[in-house]
Parts: sequence; C-alpha cells; structure tokens
Amino acid sequence: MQKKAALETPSIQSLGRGLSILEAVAQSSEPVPLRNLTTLLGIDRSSVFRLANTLKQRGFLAHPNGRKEYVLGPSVWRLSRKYGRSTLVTFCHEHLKRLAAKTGETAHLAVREGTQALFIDHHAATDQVVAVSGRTGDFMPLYCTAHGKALIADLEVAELTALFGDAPLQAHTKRTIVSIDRLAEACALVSAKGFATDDREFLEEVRCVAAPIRDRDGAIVASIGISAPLTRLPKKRCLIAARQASDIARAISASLMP
Amino acid sequence: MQKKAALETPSIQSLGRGLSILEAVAQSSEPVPLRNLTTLLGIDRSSVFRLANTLKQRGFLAHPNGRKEYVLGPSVWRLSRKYGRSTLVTFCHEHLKRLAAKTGETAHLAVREGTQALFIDHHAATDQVVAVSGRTGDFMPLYCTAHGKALIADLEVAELTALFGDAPLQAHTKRTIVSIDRLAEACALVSAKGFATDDREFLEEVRCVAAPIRDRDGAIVASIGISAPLTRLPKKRCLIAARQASDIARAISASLMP
DNA sequence: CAGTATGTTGCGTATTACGCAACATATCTG
DNA sequence: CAGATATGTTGCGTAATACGCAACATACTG
Repeated sequence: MQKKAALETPSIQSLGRGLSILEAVAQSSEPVPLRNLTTLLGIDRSSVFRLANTLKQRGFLAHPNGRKEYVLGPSVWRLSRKYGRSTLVTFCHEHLKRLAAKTGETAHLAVREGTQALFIDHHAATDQVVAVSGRTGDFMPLYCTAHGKALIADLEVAELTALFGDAPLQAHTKRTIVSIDRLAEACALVSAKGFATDDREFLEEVRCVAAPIRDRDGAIVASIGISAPLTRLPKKRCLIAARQASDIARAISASLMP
Repeated sequence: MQKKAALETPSIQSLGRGLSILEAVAQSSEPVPLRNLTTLLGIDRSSVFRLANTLKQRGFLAHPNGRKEYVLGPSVWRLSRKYGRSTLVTFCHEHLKRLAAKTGETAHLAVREGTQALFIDHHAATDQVVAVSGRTGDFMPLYCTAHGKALIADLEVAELTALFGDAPLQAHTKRTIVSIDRLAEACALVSAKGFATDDREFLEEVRCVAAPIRDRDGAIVASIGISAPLTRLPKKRCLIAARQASDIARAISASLMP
C-alpha cells in the first residue's frame, strides 16, 4: 500500500503496477521484453508476467508478429479514439466561454490533423452585431491561421518541410506566408511569445490570435483563440486579446497535468 | 481469480477491474458517476471508488471542471499518441513486405488525418526498374487516391459533406471525382467490394488499389495497398492485386482483435 | 552439447483488496 | 425549509488474492 501523503486515499497497488507497465511500453520506441518490465517494477518476474498477460488478454498489450516482447495493443487505440475530441471539449468548454466573454469575440478550440487545423468547439461572440461565425467541424490550413500556427509553433525548418513538402505554400491573401523559411521564423516567434497571430493571412477581413495548449511533456495538443473582424481588432487590442488567450491556454495546460 | 479456461493463465483481478472501468468511461458519451461504475463491477462502492481514484491519481481518469463524474484523463492521451504510428507500423510491416512481394509493386500503409491520408510505412517494389517510389511521411487527398478512398469507405453523403465542405473537390487529373455525390457512390462501392481503386484520379501515370483495415468494432483504422505505373496494372491485374490487398487487410484486421 | 537467460505455470501463504460501517456532502421531496 | 435519501469518501479488520519460490518450457550462446 503506497501512501504518498497521510491525507491522500491510498491507491490499489496491482492496478498501479499494471498502469506502470502500460506507460513503460508506451514510452518505448521498441517492443519491450518481460525482463525490462521486471526490472522496472522490482518484483518477481512471475508476477510481472501475470500483470502483463492480463493487459494482453484485454488487448491493452500485444505481441507483434508472434514475438515475445510487448507493444501497446488495440484496446488502447479504441480508448484513444473515444478520448480525443469529446473529452478535450468537455475540459475546455468553460474556458472557451470565459475567453469569449473576456474578449467579446468568437472563441475557437482547435486540434491538428495532418496539415490542417480542425476546429472542435467554439463559443460565439456575445453582444456583437457582426461577428466571425462558429466554425466547429471545419478544417483550416495550419500555416496561415493563428490557431494553426499555434499548433505548429514548435516545428523548425526540417519538420515544416517534412510536413508541407518543398513547394511554396498556397497563398490565400496577399499577406499569406508562402515560404517555409518565413513560416519557421513565425513559428519561433509564437514559441517565444506564447501566442500566434493571423493578420489577414487567411481571410482579408479577419484577424485572429491563438495560444498553444501544452500537456505535461510540453507537447502542443490543441490551441485556443479568437477571431474578429479586422476593424475591431487593432494592434493594441490584438495584443491584449493574445495575452488573455495565452493566460487561458496556460490554465488549461495546468489542468492537463495529473 | 477469474479462470476463463483451465489452460489459460488467470488474470490479475484488480487490474482487470481497473481496465473495465477505463473501458466503460471510454464508451460513455457523458461523464460517468461512481454509481454507474459500481453497478458495472458489482462490488462494494468503496472498492470501486479506490480503483477509480487510482486511475485518477495516475491521470487515466479525470473529473471535468471539478465535478464528481469521471471522464478519460490526459494519460490516455499520452498513451495513444505513442500508440498510433509506431505500433501499427510494427504490426503491419511484415504484411506490407508480403503484399509487395506478392504483387511485385510498392506497397503503402496509410492512416487518415483530417481530409488527408498519411502514408506511415511502405515496402518498395522488388525487381522493378521503374516503380512508384516510397512516399512514407507524405499527405495525399483522401478523395482521389485508393488508400484515401479505402479510409473513408464507410462515409455517406452527409458525412462526406461535413468532411470536405459544400464546394466541388479540387481536380488533380481529368479523371478526378469532384462531386460529393459521385464520391459517396464510389465509397459505397469500396465498402461493398472490400477494396478501392484509383484509376489515374490523382496522378496521370499511376494506378493504385487499396483495402481498408478494420478493428474489432468494424471501424476503419488504416488502409493498405499498392501503387504502380499505369502500364503495369491493366484492369485484370488490377483486380488480382485488389484481392491480394484485401486478403492481407483482412489478416491484419484479424490480428487487431484480442 | 551444456549452461544460461527468459518466459510460463503450480502452489502455499503473506499481503493486499475487499466489504462493512461511519462520516461527509449533495440532492430530492413534501 | 427540514428531513430523508443518494452518493462520494475514509477507517478498519479479515477474507481473498497477488505474490514469491520453485519447477518446467523454450530460446540463445559459446
């Protein structure tokens, strides 16, 4: 019985050990032999085998191509497919509402799919006659939208080339960044400042700001931001909104760390 | 100790119960209260609480916005991000090699990312002077490649419209399907036959065939197929290769069912 | 081939997970 | 609103399970 602190509910040891096995196999780039798991848990290998075998029977671990080492199994996949969207939306919706309320503009939550950003939730602007509409379910290019640039903020030239290819990027407006080198500079700026902007790079009449949401490892898992008509988001207000988005992204990031 | 069969290694009961909790929460479209989990496991609620709390402490479950119900937590996300590519590649690589050997053409494994297919592994054609090159890491449109069409085979008009929007699809060749209605017909055909073809719809000189890989629930999780120069893949050989791809896809699908 | 490493199974018992009861908090009903 | 009920959380003793040991099976190495 592992007591972390006197006031905390003790955990179920066997379940914890099973989860440690799962995490170790997930961390490994190679299939993991039982011996490594035995070293990890520090208990007798027969016990480790029974834990790992339970995970395998339930499809959380698998033996690839009849070998003896373990990799993650299809049950993890089924789990993750349910996880991706609805749970993140559940977590972030209150934050989206707060961002929309604070800025008075339409706020969106986006995740990355391939070379595109997918809007998975939004909260519409309140008290505005003219506003950017909700685009939940829509795909946008990563490279010329604030939400997209926030999602790829950590990528450098080689990674951006791998993602988008060698050819120039398609221009959507006169202001669209079309070269990988310029995009890499923009991404580095996003990384440094903690927020991204889109100054008429995708739509002529629209300015956006967005900030990356990071998980415990520092990986960017989503982005949150606002879009507004150009006239309502002058440079100074843009900066204020960017800071607000950035603060809220950080709060969400904190809630993703167990 | 739950003995399914006399010759099978017994599983660790507490770990199994924890996994059952995880699966139940993943299956639910709503946050799950402890009471429902208690009903599911059929044991005392204090024990269920301790199992669920262990999962929560480890980040596999979470309480959204301070509520008492459970949803999947960020550790599941971390697990799944490691799972997606490398494990599927590990499972499928031998099958890819076999498909390339059987057909004599370059074989690819693809997954869906948004509106695109991503090639995540390939095995190059052997004994060919001119062959389609390996495209691992490249994104392709879903709607005009065999691998892509195999990935969206189960989608109907409404889902395809949601995915691609209302506007006509961009033509890559004279033969590209550019209307959602025609694409839906093509997808229905893929679903019925068990394989997809690309007859110069993306590249003028290339024909492809591909088949969907399904998991236990019947969901399409990847596609596997070959690409060859037009001259080497006449209609009759196309059909043979399609059957070969389909057979191998089915074998992979079977290995994804614990 | 013999020795060693690694994976798997059987068995007895030490340890842990369980159930019960009490307490805390939230919700519902008249 | 007060009282009853439902639901979540904690403490404790013990029944049941998970553990370690040993044996067996399989694979690898010199």
